[in-house]
Amino acid sequence: MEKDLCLLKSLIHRYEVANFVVERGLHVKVKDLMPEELTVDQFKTLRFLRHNVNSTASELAQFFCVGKSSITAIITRLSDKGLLDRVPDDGDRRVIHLKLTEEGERISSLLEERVQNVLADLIEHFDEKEAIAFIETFEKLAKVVKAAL
Amino acid sequence: MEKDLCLLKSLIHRYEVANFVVERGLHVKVKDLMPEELTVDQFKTLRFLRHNVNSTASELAQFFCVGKSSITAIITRLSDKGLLDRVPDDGDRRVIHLKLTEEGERISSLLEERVQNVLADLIEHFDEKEAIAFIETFEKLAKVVKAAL
DNA sequence: ATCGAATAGTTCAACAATAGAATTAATGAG
DNA sequence: CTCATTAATTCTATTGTTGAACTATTCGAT
Repeated sequence: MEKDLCLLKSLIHRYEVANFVVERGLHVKVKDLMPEELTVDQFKTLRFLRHNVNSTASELAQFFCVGKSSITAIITRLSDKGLLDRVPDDGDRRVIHLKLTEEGERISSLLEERVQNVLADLIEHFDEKEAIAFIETFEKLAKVVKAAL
Repeated sequence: MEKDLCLLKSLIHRYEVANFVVERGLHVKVKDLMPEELTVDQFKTLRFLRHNVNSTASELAQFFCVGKSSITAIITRLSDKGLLDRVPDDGDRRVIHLKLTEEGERISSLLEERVQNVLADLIEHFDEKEAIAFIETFEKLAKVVKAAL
């Protein structure tokens, strides 16, 4: 009991430390990849829209766990930059679909590739077996986290 | 070659997805634990100062990978709330040490415990062996990320 | 010992992200 | 038809962030 509790606390602390370093470090590395005119959050929005065609502001808000007014702000900035268009739905005139422009597609896919290259460089420090085991546990964790929301 | 590249890309994609869910989900869960008057970033600053007594603004800036003016802003807010004090160094009058007040200590340790409880609930979904293997790889990753900055 | 470079911290202006309340417009259920 | 609901926007305020300019202090090379 005593020992288990101690182990648990130790694991939690180690997780907190490692998580902080990875999160902060990756954020900085991704930020360095961004062109002058794009923030990391804006890139993540473009990336989501590239892989979820015809999404709406509400879907983005749910995915990113923020209020809809945040999404309005961010898509307005992206629209002003000419990276996406607001396309009204034919059936329900309340809903607005978000569609990347050609330039939005281009820049998003370019940046996605760059980010993947950064991650590839990191993953190559691990042997295949360890990487797979890690990601499998990570996915379980993601599932547990999602369920706990 | 072809197969390895494909595996790598698949692993990267799985990592990106899982990482997003975990990061966003944990942020929301931690935010829910915060009292009215404290943001998550402010809590993280208090937590750092509790475990790194006598730190300075420069050390905080380096740790959080942000500019010093961001740190000035955040510690001014925490100081205004009475959660920390600026204590000038005796030797070098340029440096200001940051010291939690009693209330800062109290609230930080309280919140730290709550956050750890959230993490404990998550970790208990995994058997000991898997959790340890996961965290060991995670720490390796943190080391690689840190080295790549 | 002094003068210029470097360092620690702050200030200021600008911008991005966010929350939350109020608003508009359209849909849907009784 | 009316009223509640839904999708999106607007507006205000706050927080975090950057980068440049600034103050005060210390350090180092001559």
